[in-house]
Amino acid sequence: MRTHWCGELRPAHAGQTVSLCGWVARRREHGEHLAFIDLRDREGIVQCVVDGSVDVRNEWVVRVTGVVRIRPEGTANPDLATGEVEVGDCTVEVLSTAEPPPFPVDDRIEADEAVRLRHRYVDLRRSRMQRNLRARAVANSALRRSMEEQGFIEIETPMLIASTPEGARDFVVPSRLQPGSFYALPQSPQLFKQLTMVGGIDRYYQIARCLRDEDLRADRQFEFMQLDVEASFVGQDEIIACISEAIRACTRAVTGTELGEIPRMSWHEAMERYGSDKPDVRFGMELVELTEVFAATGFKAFAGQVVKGIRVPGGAELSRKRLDDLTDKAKRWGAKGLVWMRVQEESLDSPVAKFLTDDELAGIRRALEATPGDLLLLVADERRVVQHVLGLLRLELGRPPLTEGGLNYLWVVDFPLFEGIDDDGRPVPAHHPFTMPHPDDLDLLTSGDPEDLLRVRSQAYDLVLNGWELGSGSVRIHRRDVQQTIFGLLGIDEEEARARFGFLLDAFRYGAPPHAGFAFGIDRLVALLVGEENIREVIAFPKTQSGADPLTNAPSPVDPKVLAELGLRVLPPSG
RNA sequence: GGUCCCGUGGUGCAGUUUGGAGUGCACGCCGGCCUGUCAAGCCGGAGGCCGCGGGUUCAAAUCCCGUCGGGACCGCCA
Repeated sequence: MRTHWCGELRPAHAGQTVSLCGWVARRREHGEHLAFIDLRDREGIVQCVVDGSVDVRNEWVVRVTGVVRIRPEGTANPDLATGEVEVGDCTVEVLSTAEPPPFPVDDRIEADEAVRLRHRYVDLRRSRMQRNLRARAVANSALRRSMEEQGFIEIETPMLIASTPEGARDFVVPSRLQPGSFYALPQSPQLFKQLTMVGGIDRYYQIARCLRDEDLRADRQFEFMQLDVEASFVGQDEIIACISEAIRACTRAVTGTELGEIPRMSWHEAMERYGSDKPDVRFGMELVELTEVFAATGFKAFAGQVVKGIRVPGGAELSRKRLDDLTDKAKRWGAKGLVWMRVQEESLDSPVAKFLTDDELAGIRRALEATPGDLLLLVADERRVVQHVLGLLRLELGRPPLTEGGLNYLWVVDFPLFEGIDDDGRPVPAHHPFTMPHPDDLDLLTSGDPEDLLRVRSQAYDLVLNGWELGSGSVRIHRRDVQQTIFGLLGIDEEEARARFGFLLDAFRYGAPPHAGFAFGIDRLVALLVGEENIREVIAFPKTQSGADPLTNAPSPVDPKVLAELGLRVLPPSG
């Protein structure tokens, strides 16, 4: 039907008779003797000239046959890649008529996202989605090539697996052959990829679909894709090197940018300086330690607390209403309060200034390097709360648009093994329970002191890009004694361990190599590479924030017969 | 579970603060004119449950309550 793409025609094609297929992007009629049709396919738009009138409308699907020619002097269109040529003397064959689209197929006009999703097939014609989906294909291809060049073997793992109560909420699939029993959809291929290591694959990778039934966000969908990786006889540094290489290849393929070495930062440093384990290092406003300034303070709110602050350059202009709003937010995020100070030439304008000594006020100015016109924000509490709240305030007040500041990849390393102690006095794992502790910290595991437990570093590491967590990985425990120690600390007894992870523990009895792995989200990576702030823009058919698909109306009720066959009964809505 | 923003012809917006006739802009759509346009131009026309329900009021797009849908975020996401 077709000899060329619309978007590929150039002066070199002049003189050739071509047939093009596509959608009518626009038509310009000049009476019964002349009409222009801008024909669009996935490669671009080209102007077709009809010597006569032609009955087509926008978005009709047509086949056009004509002769490529250089446009007459002065009529080239520099806005089109094909703008130096046109297809002349065209005959037009209508392949499909079309109703007017529900929104313009033109990137210059924003359309409501709900409408775009309901008619996603129209939205996909727009150059934004065409560009994004093709960038995604390029990314997938580059990642596959990089992994294969590094000796990794692609293994597919099942979608219907056993539910494990760890981690996120599972999507669950009822079993017909065993009514009352359920499969889970994989949150990740974690356990299977470790089994491939026991299976001697040595280097596994997969572009894997992962499913987690948690609330959706701009950077989170129920279903998402990960580059999932595991390798044997390697440690943290080798995995980081492999993933860095894949990231470099992917970034190069999508953006043309050549990355250097990806810097590393310890989790501790990230928390202290940025108040986040996924720091956005594109801008300053770092958290500054002020605890010492108030070591002997008489101000009750600060006494005996960890105190940190951030400096918002020029922030003294913020209105009182805005400051109250920030205070409310700080409280919602867990702070007892928020102290703000407007920096003036000689003094600090603040509701609490009168409670502080001159030395303390001077100490704040000095530590935060305050200059007149700045706003200082201070939080006093236990360390985690201070970091968390100031970290969020920093993002709220300073975060640039995602398209600014380049690509700031960052490895965050030396995560703690445990992120806290729960109400039962049990340590809460920061990663999964197969994460290998740092070899230097093994003694701390068995000291019996809960404080020591919280100081245990793990061999877990995250990859962060411009404040988004791209992914995480760890060195896995392959030693039975260490695994038993960890299970013991977590309160998982022999029986429970067997019930939950028995097949993995069994496998480990038959010769488990030391192994380590990583996984990162491809949706997030591609979004950031193409400058989108929302992963829905790089997913062909995403779900809304309420988990619905406006195109297909999923989720939907099923026929009672289907339920009966599965041995299920739906309860009336509670309320 | 929570906080906040949005919902007005097919599309994008203004109007809502301070209630007074569905009032306006641009695009699209339909018809006509037009032989070099390119987001063509000119003339004419059609198109509205102001998301939905309730309340206040002489009077509601506008104020209040609820609800639905969309979005951002906190919690959650080992």
